[in-house]
Amino acid sequence: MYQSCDRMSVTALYRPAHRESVDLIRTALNEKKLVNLFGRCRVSYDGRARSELPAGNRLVVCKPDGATLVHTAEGQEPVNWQPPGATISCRVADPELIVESQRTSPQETLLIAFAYVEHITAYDVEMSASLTIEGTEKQLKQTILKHPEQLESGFEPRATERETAAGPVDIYGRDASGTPVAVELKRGRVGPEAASQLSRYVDALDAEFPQSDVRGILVAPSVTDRGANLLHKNNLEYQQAQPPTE
Amino acid sequence: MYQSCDRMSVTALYRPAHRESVDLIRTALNEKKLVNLFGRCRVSYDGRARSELPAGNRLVVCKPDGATLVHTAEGQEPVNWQPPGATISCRVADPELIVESQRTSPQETLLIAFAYVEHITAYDVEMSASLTIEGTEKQLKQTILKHPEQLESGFEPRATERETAAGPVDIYGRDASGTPVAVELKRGRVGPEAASQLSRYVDALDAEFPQSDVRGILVAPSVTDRGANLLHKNNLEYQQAQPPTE
DNA sequence: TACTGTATTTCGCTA
DNA sequence: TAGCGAAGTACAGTA
Repeated sequence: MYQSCDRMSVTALYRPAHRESVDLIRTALNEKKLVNLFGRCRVSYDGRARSELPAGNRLVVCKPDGATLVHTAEGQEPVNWQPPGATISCRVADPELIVESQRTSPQETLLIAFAYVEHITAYDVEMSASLTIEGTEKQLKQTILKHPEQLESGFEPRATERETAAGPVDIYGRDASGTPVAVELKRGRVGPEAASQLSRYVDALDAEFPQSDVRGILVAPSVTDRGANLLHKNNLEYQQAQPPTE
Repeated sequence: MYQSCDRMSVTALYRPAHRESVDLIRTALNEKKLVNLFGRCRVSYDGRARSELPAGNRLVVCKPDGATLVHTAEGQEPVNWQPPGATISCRVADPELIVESQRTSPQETLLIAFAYVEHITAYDVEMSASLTIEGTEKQLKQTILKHPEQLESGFEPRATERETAAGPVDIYGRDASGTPVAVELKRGRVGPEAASQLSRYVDALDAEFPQSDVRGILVAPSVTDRGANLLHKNNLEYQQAQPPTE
C-alpha cells in the first residue's frame, strides 16, 4: 500500500513499511543524500539538557553530515535537533520506526520514534554552500584598517586579534600621541555586553602598560542607553560606523 | 511530465510546472501546511546584511507562520532563512519560479529563484510543540529558591529578576549578616562574559546601597580559568551547582 | 516596538 | 579538544 518514485535525484515513498524506511534512510545517507521524513513521531532528547516531545505529525530532516532536525509548522528553529557530526542509526522496533542519533562530547542522544511515516524522500542536495555575505564585522574591520583616519586622525593600527590576558582585541593600535588604543567592533547596535567586553580588554592592557592610560573605542552603528552609560562609566569612547553593504 | 499524489496529509508533485508550484505553495500555506521544495535555486538576501548564494540543488522549507529555510546537505543551520512573521509570496518569472519573503523591522528580503523544481510537497504538520524540557537555568533558579541554604547558610532570597540600573538580577537577597547579595545563574560552564555580567549588577547595587558592600555570587556547573580570574579580580564569588536533570 | 538576557544556541577560529 | 567571540543569531519576557 505505497507508491514509489525514482527520478534524477529524488526518491520518494508514500506510507512506506518501516523496513522500507530503514533501507531508504541507510542507503540515502550513505550516498550523501538528504532524507526527509514526514509522519507521526515522538521525540526524546538527553544530553546537555533533556526533553520530551509527545507524538504528533512533524517533519524530520536527516543530513549526511549527521545533523538531524525536527520541525513543526512554527518557528525558524527546530523543536528538537542534533548538530553535525552525530551518528544516525535507524531500526524497526515494532510497532515503531526508530531513528536515533548519538554524539559524543558532549554525550547526547536524540531518539525519534515514528508510529507511522506518511512520506519519506531522499534528495541529492549541494554539499558546499559557497555563500558570499556582506555586512559582517570582518568587513567593518577591513574598512577601518584601510582607512584608520576614519576612526580618528592619527590612529595607527598595530595588530588585529591582539591577545591580552582578557582575550583578543579586534584592533590594537596607537593614537596620535602614542597612547595604546583597544578598538572593539560590532556590526549591529550594541548594549551593555559590548561595553563590558571592551572594558575587560582595556583593563588587561592597562595592566600591561602601567605607565600609560589605555584608551578603548567601541565602533558600532548605534548604542543603547545602558550601553552608552556603561561606556561612560568606564571612560570608554564610542565611534559611529557600520560595515559597508554596497 | 509530472506525477501527482494526494494522501491524508501529503501532497506531492514531481517536476511540476512553475505554475503548479505557485498554486500548491499558495494553497498549502493558506491551509497552514508546511511546504517542501527541492530543486535548483539561487538565493539573494538583503536586510541586516546581504548575501548571494549561486545556483545549486537545495531544500527549501516554507512554514505557514512565514518562516523560510534554505538547507544544503551540511550543517544544522540553514544557509539562508527568514524568521517567522515574514510574508511569503511566489510567482513565475519565466524561466524561473520566484519564492520571495519579506519582513519589516528590520526590513529584510529573501529571494529564492528556482531554475526548476524537482519535487514539491505539502505536509500537514503539528502547529504547537508542547515540548517539555529539563536542565534549564529556570529550573536551577527554582531549586535555589526552594533550598536557599544550599547556596549558603542563612541566605534569604528577596526577589527574582530584580531590576537594577544595569539590568535584572537573577536572584536578589540578603546573607546571614543582612548584606545584599546578587546571584547570577548559568546552566552551563561559564567564561569571562558571565563574570562581567554579575560584576555589572553588583556595581549597580553598590550604587544603590552606598553603606554596604554588595556581594555577588555566580552559580554554575564550572568556570573557565579566565572566568575565575575575572571573578577574583572583581571580588565576586563562585558556587558550584547545576540544574536538576532527573 | 525596543531592550535585555537565554540557548540542548551553532559556527568558526585558535592555542 | 577546549576556550573565546561572532551571528543576518532566534526566542522569550518585559517595559
